[in-house]
Amino acid sequence: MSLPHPTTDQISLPIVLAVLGDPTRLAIVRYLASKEGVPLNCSKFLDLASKTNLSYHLAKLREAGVTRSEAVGTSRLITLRRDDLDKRFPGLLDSVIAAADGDKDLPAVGTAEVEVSA
Amino acid sequence: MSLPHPTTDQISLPIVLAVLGDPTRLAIVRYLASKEGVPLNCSKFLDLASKTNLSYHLAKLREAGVTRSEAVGTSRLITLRRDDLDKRFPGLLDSVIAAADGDKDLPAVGTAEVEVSA
DNA sequence: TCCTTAGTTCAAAAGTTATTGAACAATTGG
DNA sequence: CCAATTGTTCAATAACTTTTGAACTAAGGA
Repeated sequence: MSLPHPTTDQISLPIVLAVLGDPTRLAIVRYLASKEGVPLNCSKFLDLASKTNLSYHLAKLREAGVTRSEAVGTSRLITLRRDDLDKRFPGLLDSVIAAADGDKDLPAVGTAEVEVSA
Repeated sequence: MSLPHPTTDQISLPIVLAVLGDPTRLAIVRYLASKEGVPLNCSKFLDLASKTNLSYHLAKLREAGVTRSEAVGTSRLITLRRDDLDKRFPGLLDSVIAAADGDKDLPAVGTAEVEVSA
């Protein structure tokens, strides 16, 4: 690990809720949950927002304790802190993700045109 | 009913999360949940914020679909929309309230000095 | 070494939310 | 009717959050 993360018991409920109460961040969390175990780098989320703006949202998620960011080379590997969140707020993440999966109005990763490779 | 409320399927996940991501509103919801079935009026929450500010927060909760406000005489009877929320986002409210109950840093109704009646 | 890739930082601008006090409306009890 | 109670609305301000672009750092490959 490299960047500042709260410990499990420092994770605050209102902060987590406020951080999840943003469509872009909810889409990030939802995608991370759908790829659980696979660490993703920021570029995976570029169809949600600009690089600079993603940096901002990913920092918010990390500072709230929702995600973990590990610096590896020039990348950041991002994972959901599922175990910590489940320990601290049992059932919360599952119900949020289930609700997000059923929300047609939420932005989603992989919805834009992609893969027009040479 | 009297004031504008969203229908069950108009309730939006990011809006509900953002609305619950405020300590004052979380305290209101927590207290409503603890008194479920008993309609409360705004004055019950006066130790959380000023009258004007409560009016603002209670309107936010109502507009998000978290609470129902019914005008009765000069009062507003406020209730949690538990059935609607459970239908729309199963498990969410329960996990939020359980987490809020375990949060020592959250403001709470009935924590200030009271009941010095004549 | 130089270039590219990946992401951060900074400052500014834009937008949103929270808080306040004063004035208002509606109901109810005397 | 009058006064008190309950809560709303309005405008102002304060305080945050989001978004942006330009400049930057750090690692890795040619």
